[in-house]
Amino acid sequence: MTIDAVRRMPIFAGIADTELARLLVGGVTRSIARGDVVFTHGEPLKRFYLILSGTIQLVRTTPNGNALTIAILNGGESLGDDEIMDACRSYRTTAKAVENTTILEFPVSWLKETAKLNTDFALNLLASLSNRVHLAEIEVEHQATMSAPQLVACFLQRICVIHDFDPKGFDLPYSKTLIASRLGMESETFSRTLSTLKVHGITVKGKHVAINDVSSIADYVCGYCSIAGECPTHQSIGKKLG
Amino acid sequence: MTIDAVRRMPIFAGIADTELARLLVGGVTRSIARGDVVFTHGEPLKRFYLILSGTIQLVRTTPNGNALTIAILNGGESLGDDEIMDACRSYRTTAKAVENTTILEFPVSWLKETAKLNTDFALNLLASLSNRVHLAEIEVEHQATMSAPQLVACFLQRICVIHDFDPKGFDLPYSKTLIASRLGMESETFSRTLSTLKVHGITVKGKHVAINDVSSIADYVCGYCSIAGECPTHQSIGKKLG
DNA sequence: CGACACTTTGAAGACGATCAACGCCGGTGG
DNA sequence: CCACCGGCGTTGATCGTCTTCAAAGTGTCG
Repeated sequence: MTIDAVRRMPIFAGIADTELARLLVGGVTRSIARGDVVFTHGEPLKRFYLILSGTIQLVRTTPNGNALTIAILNGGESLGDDEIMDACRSYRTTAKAVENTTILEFPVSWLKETAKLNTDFALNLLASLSNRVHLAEIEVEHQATMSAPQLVACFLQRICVIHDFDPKGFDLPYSKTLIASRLGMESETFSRTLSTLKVHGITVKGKHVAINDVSSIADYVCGYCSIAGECPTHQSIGKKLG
Repeated sequence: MTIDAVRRMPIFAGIADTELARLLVGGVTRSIARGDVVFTHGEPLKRFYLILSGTIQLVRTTPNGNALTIAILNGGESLGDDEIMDACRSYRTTAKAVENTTILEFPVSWLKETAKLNTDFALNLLASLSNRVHLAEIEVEHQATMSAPQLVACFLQRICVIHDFDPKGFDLPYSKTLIASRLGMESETFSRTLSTLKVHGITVKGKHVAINDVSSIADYVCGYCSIAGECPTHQSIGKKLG
């Protein structure tokens, strides 16, 4: 909400407070109600956003009516920054609020100007985009090579790390429908998969999840782990489970 | 081969020839034999490359021995630029020469310094990465929502546009095994799929492909097309087929 | 000519999507 | 206060698609 939350965002790393304060005057705070749409896929690109609080879902809709959730973004993440430098001048996804959300809105020119004038900011943006390419590549690898149980187990472990949950007992932060869409599977498949994970030490009852054992799902390993030390998720989950 | 080929690369767009010449003195030309590996997944990141001629395959290998081809790169494309700004200090894929290839090799520091000192270059890099995120998102969408025939038809149309082939008759630029790996499917599935495409106006015999009709595969539409005007591939293929 | 990688084809099986039905809960309106 | 509705989640049965295993055919390069 305050400048503090913004300062912790990776794209502002290493930028002096005075400079940051000067940059942020261009931003307008907006409240988005649950279910409302921030921008629509194909719409001309006009604004760039920082999420202050809440959750935003990025969706791509295919001609056949198939909807796929590309990302679920929380406070501290940015929206539209990856599209703004691209040649195509329209949003590549639809951004919809999963819950009541507050965002900071900037005109596109702000981002372009800032990147042009502030080298640190441009380098932060480069690092952020680079990381996003990495995650997208891993996403492709997951979709192509992992089974539904593997995808779900990987997802559960990841949210533990991201949200700093205790793996031995936590609640799902999103609806099961949303998670299924994020993992590119039908909600029926997701539901059935949760049952099968019991055998592997992951118990789910309602929204409550308990991960008791990761060793028994050793073969359910995400693409990050294909190289030792590459995977922050499994390093952290390993520590947490002791 | 010459500076001319390099000048046409998108990341050097708008950079003066004198400046470009100055930049390129840091580069060393290397020849890579067919099958040789430029760098390996997980290896510490030391160099960045420009492909002058030939073809490079980026591969990710999963623990189960499953290999997935992330990208097939040709002359004029760059290698390792998306990894270089990322927090992880190692290559995210293995780069292998599909055929005899010549590359221009730079130390990582060169790219970082250049991005820091030359704003135009940094912005080009941003645009390039942004575009790559876009392509990766579409890749995920394809994998999640399209059937094998759709993926193959989409791929065939795309290489027509990229390589400026005549859709009514051209040869596959890569082996069928490589294409199958690029599309995330088994070579058996790819082979079978080619037969089924005959019904939709696409004939494949050996390496030779003929696309006679796109209207009959109207429902085989790639994710680019979910929004009118978004898809360069199908706009171009439409023009070429008249 | 022979080794070897690439390609094709067949048959079986696994997996996820789809269609359908039902239970559950929160909200709305009579 | 209760009845109704709609969104969500679960479960069952079926179907189509892709993978897997197996074998044979094709091509190329030494």
